[in-house]
Amino acid sequence: MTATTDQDAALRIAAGRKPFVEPLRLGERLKEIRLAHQWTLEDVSQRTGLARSTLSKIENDQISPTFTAVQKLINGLGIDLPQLLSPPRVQPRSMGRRDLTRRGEGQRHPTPTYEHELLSCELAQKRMIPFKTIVRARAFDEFSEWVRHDGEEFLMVLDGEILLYTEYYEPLALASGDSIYFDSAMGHALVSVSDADAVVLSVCTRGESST
Amino acid sequence: MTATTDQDAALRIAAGRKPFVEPLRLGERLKEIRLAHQWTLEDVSQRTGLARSTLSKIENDQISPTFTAVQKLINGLGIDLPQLLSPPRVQPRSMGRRDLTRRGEGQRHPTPTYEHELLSCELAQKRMIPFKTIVRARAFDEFSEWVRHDGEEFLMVLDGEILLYTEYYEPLALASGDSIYFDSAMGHALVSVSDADAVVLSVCTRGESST
DNA sequence: AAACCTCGTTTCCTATAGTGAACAGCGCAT
DNA sequence: ATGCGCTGTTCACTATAGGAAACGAGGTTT
Repeated sequence: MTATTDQDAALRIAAGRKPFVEPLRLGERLKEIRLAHQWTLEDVSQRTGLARSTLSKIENDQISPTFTAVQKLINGLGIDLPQLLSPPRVQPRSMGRRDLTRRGEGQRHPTPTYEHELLSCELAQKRMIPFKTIVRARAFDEFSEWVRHDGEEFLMVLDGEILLYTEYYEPLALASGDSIYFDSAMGHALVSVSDADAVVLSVCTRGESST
Repeated sequence: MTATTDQDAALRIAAGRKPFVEPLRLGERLKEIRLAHQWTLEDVSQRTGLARSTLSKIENDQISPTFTAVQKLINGLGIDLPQLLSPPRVQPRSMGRRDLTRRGEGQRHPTPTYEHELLSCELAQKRMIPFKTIVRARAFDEFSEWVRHDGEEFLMVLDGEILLYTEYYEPLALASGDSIYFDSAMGHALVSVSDADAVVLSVCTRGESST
């Protein structure tokens, strides 16, 4: 209950986190998009209202654009932000791909309440997002708000026992081996109730963008 | 300046693009998150490395943060960018469905080589098909032909050890906790190699081109 | 080959984002 | 009350992003 405890825990987690966002080759990505459309800097300038020089500097990582600048970009280029940030690796070929993840070798992605391990992150352009999660949260009020995202989610408890809070239902106890499928636009949150932190496997659908 | 803006607008309209993107109340959103966690500006400052004053101004929309600042925010707060940008996100359509399956209570569906247990079969119209499988096969030649279906498949070994045969790759040994994601149009087949029959959890995508 | 073009980069200069310090407001303990 | 600690805001200054114009490298025309 004491906010300090939660705060301290969260701080520790935050401090130990790796910088998983930092590369963010925004300039590189912008250049890719521009060249893919065969646009010149002047074209993009006209579309976005940003100066040629500014665009050049952004592409060469000489400056870090303002958020308003980013908005002008996504506006003028007719793309959305995830598209601007998403890794460039595109593979139109959708036959025979595969992506192995050995136990514990996924890409870790900690948050104060969960410790995610993304499971097949080598593969872009996939329609499901699988990840294993250690549920660190112990009480519902550790969540500032509902977790919520488009699409559907399948979840199986691998270890321990959890309580699944959902926006429209009573909390549901799930033990090892139990599974559930739900619309993930409905707010949801997990807390561990077993002695050890529970481990769950989740698979989310990826929203198909309409462009 | 206004000339460029008008020109830009005209270009966008001519190109058939949507008008402006949402106002993007980033400051408001940040304040929501901060207060929801019961953090003070100082707390957030420590987490993100940004000055109190800067955070205050961002919250009150007095400045437009630099992209590096946004990165520090999402890093320090342990959230990702979509979460920072999409505050309200109300339910668009079918949502709130859920389908619970207790351990061992799925719909069984035996074959000579596999013993499937369909996991969330109450729910129609879902985009993923999850099922648990006991791999009875012990040798590859027990399969008359490749298993093959449209879409993609995610698979995690829950128990035992298997060999995954695929059309275009060498057989792959997978032990408990290992997982793999692959295009399921590529022929595939599982055999148990552990003493006990292995158990795997699979999730397949459902074909999207159905009318 | 010189005189354009057009593209991307670079050079100023200004506008503004980011910072530390000072400030005012509030609760709490002497 | 007075003082202390902590909050969020505002000020003054520095750092840096954004814009207009100059530059320099290729290409095309004469």
